[in-house]
Amino acid sequence: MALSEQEIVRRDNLRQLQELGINAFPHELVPVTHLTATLKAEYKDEAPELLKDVCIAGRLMAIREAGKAVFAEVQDSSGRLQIYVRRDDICAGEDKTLFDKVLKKLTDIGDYISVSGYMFRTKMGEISLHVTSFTFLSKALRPLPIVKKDKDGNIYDAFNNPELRHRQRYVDLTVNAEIKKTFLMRNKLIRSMRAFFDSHDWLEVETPILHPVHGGASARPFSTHHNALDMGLYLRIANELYLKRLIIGGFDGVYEIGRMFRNEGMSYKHNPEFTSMEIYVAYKDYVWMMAMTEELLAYICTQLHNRTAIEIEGHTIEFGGEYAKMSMFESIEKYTGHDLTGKSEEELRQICRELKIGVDNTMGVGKLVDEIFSAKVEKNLIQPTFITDHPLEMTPLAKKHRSKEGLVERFELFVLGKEIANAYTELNDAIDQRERFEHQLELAKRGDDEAMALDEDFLRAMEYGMPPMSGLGIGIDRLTMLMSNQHSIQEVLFFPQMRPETKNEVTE
RNA sequence: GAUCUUGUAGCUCAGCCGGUAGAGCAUUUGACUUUUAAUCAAAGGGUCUCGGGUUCGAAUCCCGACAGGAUCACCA
Repeated sequence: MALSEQEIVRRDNLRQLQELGINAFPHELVPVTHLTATLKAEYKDEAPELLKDVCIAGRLMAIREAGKAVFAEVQDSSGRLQIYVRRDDICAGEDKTLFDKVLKKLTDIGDYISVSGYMFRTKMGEISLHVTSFTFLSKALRPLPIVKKDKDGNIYDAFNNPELRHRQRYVDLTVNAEIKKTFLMRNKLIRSMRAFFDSHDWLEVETPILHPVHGGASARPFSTHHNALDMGLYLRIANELYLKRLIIGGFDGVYEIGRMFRNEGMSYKHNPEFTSMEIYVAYKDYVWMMAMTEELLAYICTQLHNRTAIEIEGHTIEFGGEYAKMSMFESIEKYTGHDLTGKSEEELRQICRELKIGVDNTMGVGKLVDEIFSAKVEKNLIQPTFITDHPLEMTPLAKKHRSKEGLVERFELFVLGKEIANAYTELNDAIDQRERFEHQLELAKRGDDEAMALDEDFLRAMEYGMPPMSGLGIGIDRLTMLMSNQHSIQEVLFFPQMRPETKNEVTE
């Protein structure tokens, strides 16, 4: 791959540095005393002497030359600070090489440097570091995109090509300071969720990612192979069946925040690997779980936004208090006028045709109801709403409803038309569970390629006795999108999955 | 997987009624010891994603491939 003019210049600058005896990649510890944000916060005009002998390190992100002085900006993890370098300050004697050559010619934007000196405020009012010495820390061989911002906050030449931003997230993070906030918020969301669960003494656990049987969800898995065992394995599509085994083993509450893998299409809301949180608590039912979910989301939202509500897409979403509750059939009746209670498969198919919803022959009762719900109801559920009591057929791991024939005790939480959480009163009758799995096998024979596989060991575990319990799953990426007002899942993943680059950009 | 759409300099974009490329920033050279989208003067930089086709001639029109985005399908 031929080097661009700017890459050649930078390599040549590196060579010249080395010829001057300057190590462009030194080993020594950098005596950093402050973050730039700390310096700005602690600087006081009336007592500037409190901040002398300070040292910062970071990337050089802007240079403004003014003859025998240079203004530049150094960016560290906390932000940017202007530095002011006067030739006579760093080159006291006759030899002006350090200023004229090393700083002005051989140091490029993107290079890492450390500078020390004292803090002051410029004529223009900017808190700055007056440099008395500077050290080269690392040479950048490629030019960074230069994003400029004026004093009104207008951005010029933004680095905004999504392909480049996602493929080269390191560049994105370097030049687009604000995107870091989303990832910090994601981290805070997970930490606050963990803190909430830990405060209830529920145990965080880790379960296998390599599964001999793919179960716990309806999705197509990735396949892999273990050489020594010479056996096929799947990357997990869900961890539900393992977490339940742990409750069977005697824990009161277990949760796992981890990566799931589904071999399906990609879109602005689907990545092949995504992070889910699943929690199971013994002796609880789905009614209890609804209340717990309300508390959890109110807590998380408060941790992130200092209030229980968020503003998004022109709506104020309120996570405090009790959420609206509707059974799935009630919601369908509300938005389509059709009462599906007791309807046969053929009748449902007819309703789908009336509503102009595409159906095919592999779809059973559960799937047909789900199609109607997805097409007609979901998008209307803006404020947090629990949709409860789904058809038995589409939910093979949930307990039959205590009073409603043909339904299970399940809820899904919808916010802004999107599913955020999914929970059941878990099925703990092993005989019923076996029948449900067998029904899934029939669906699979009919051509439903997402039907669940039968897990013999899971049935065996349940046959030893499983306490009543409720389980909840939350998509962390989706929740982060909601909480951070991001439209695309790629904006909440550091490294979203991309097709391979065709240009041999990476190979040198 | 389907539909629509985009791909031009390191980055952001113009050029697209066909006549072999432009701007701003970045880069190079020079000036400037308080600048901040620094400024001023000058210069260099492109296999116009790739492959075909139409044409005397293609960045531009047509077909295909590759990659991205949006929407849909599926799901979390």
